[in-house]
Amino acid sequence: MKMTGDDLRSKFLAYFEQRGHTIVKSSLLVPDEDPSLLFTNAGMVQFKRTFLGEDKRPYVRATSSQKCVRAGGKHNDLENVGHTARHHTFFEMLGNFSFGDYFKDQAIELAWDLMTRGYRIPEERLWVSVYEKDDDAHRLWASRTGIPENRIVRLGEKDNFWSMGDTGPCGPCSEILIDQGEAIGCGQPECKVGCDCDRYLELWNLVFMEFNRDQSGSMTRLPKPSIDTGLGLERIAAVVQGVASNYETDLFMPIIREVEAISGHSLGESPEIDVSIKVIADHSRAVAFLIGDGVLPSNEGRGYVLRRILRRAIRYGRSLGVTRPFLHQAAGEVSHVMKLAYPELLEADAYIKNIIKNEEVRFMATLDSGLRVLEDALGELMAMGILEVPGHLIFKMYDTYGFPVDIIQDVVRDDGMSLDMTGFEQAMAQQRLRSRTAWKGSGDRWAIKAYKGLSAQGIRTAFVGHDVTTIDSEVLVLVQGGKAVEQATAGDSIEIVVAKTPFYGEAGGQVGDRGIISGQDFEMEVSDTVKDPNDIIIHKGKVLRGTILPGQAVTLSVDQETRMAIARNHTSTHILHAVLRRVLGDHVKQSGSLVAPERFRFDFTHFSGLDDKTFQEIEILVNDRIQQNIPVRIEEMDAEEALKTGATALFEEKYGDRVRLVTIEDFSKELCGGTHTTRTGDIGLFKMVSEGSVAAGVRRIEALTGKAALAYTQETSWTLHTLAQMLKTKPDELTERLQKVLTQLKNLDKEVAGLKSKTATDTSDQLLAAVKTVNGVRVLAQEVSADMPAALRDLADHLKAKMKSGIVVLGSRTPDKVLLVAEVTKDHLGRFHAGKIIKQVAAAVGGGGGGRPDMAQAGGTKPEKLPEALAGVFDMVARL
RNA sequence: GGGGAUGUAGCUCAGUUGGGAGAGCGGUACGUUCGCAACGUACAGGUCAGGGGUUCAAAUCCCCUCAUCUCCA
Repeated sequence: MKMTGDDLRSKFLAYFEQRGHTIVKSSLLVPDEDPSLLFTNAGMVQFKRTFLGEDKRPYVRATSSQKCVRAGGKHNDLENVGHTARHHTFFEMLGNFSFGDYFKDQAIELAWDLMTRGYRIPEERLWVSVYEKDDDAHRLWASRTGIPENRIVRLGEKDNFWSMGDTGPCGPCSEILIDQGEAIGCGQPECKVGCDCDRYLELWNLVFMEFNRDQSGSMTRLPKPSIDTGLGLERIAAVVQGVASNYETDLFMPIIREVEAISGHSLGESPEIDVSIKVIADHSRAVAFLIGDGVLPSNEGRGYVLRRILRRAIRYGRSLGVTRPFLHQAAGEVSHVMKLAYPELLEADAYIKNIIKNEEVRFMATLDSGLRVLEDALGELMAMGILEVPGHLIFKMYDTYGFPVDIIQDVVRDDGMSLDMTGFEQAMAQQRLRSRTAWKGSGDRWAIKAYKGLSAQGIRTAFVGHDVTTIDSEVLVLVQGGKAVEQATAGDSIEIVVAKTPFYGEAGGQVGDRGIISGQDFEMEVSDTVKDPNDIIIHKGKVLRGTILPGQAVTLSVDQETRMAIARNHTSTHILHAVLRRVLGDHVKQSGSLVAPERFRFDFTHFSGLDDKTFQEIEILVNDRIQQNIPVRIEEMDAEEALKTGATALFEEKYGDRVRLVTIEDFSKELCGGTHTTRTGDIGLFKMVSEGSVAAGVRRIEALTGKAALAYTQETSWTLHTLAQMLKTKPDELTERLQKVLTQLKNLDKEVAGLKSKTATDTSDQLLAAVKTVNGVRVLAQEVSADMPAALRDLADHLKAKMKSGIVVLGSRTPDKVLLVAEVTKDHLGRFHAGKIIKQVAAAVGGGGGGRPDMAQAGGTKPEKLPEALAGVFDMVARL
């Protein structure tokens, strides 16, 4: 029986656990606190700070199986996927790590032992590469493993020297490769280790971190060299299971079978079909895991990469002839394949499918609307007899409408047209250039040296705020303007770190505490409290009086009032979360929150707005729980243990090994480091203020509790009361009354409009008396009273109709402006032009205007000139 | 972070050089009909995304903001 992917993974972890390594859970695909990285793309990502010495962990040896995504950013394998046997957007990296503990010798021994005895890979097929200047490694491989020296190959910096970035830890590395035999690979006689082809396949990379490179590029030896290794699970599975490509392993085959069932095509039919099937299988995995880790399709950043992967898969689906949404189905299979190692994926199955399906439908819409634009443009080209689609058009379709080039190709093929791909590439190159030059790079928000120094010494601030709100401690560091300082005096804005504090540092959506820090002849007002990535709690505020020095004894007191308000809101989010899941369904997941003293915000995944009835139901259910006055139980326990209880853990939260489990009877169980009330009754009152959308598939509820909720209801009821008084009725009859008033108002409006038109008619009858005949043309030029251009126009329309034949020019004055309108009846259109007439009249009142031959409008700024201007109309007509 | 596009009735969208805010579908009422479908007639429904500016006059031109789509990084 061959080892399955699951076997290989658990065997790896067990092997290193038996040898003193702590098994560390895979971190999320979204690296927190690392803006330089789009996705977790290697096993060492979650240990980066540890390697840099900025973080200390309770163990010096670790092992993990890490989910990784490579798509977008520096390592971009996206376009290769499907065409090779090894490239994936999503993969798992097995690794063992030593933080200043064992080094090269043991790393080599362990890796070789697991490969040959654990995984039983024949020694004679294995090769090893080392960095050309790393004699140590060369010697160790030969002496500790017994591999013949002719199968140890020295390679240059490009292949076998590793670094984290331009600066920082780096060192030589060493790879274990397998010779897959002449049948696989390029077949060239000069083929050897280091060749780009697949014959010598890199399996396991061992990185020996032993130097630190500084800004100038010079390298110094690290005091405690470390080990970071990575073994791709899919590769080792292919080797152990004796198949030619990763896709043929048990990690992929069930997904491929599903794709075959969906499309009606099967692997091996033709190279093109193989590529399509493989791309879909690969992308299904990436998509399922990314969404499972909280990424949502969007038009920027991580969400955008996800969208691109999704759409690429959909396009390959179309090339297999599948035009209906299908990807969610393939992704569902991923959850089943991975259920042993990642049970949470199966739990989120419905949610993941829903998101994918949504996006599939959206993409269809994009294609449809793009197709219309494209066909219009193509029609124009054809009309001009042009048979090559210009590059700028292809670019525009792609850039503006997101219309894939290969689909343009499909559309055009039937018309016998070709594509100017050179022009397209040029346009793309220009766009890249523009973007690159505008890129400024991302800043590190926690760059302050003083804090890094503290964490490097393993110092953490002890948070004691769950038990007390006042405590004595001692000042560790004072920071002003981003630099550590030796003292601060009244008026200074400072940041302060102490050994232990009752102040809660902003985390998990809960805002930082406010309060007072005081000492002998010293007082400081804390306006905000934050936490750095290494759990150092930083108090920000202003010195009110006196002087403070590092080392000084201080008393820290959290403001009770705001702390209680925060607790009420935080406990409410947990109740709300549970109620939402009950009312709306299990697909509801928290996707962000803000817990402040004044109010709180709760974002969650859901696809439609809440109707009024549901809105009220939720409010009632939350208040029911509050009135039951249930105790809020908080226990501290191991993370593993807590997750076993089925507690809700959040996507974007980083949990330590010890976590706090917040339980409210049997209906809410969440991992949460925040501060809570002791009983639900402490919340008092819960009131939802609004519900709306923040992004596709994400809704937001804003709510109030306690005093704020009461104040809100008082205010609204007061408003109702006042309104009722104004309408001379009772609040509960307000709706009915207002309805009546509105109907009445509408009727009045109609009546007014009727009267106005009657008045206008009456006026117009009087005005008609002023008609003069000039050269046989009936001309009316009169000042009237109209406050709006539209009213003036209506009157002119009316007069024109009555006159049947002739010219009407009307003017009206407001204190600082003149309104003018001119109309010409149809029978005079050949001779007179309303626009031309109005221009001359308007000029006389200091304005301008224009319009159509039969109707024109104008205005001016000299009201006093209006009579004169109107009088001039008759002369003007006479001259024309 | 940079570029392109879009935002007009409940929905899908027209709107020409700046000069009467429209169509189709949907809705309501009435009519033809035993009834439905269908058709006919009428009506309702709009801060033209929001804010500023230019102009006598802005859905239309300019600037800013927001939202959505899309490409690049």
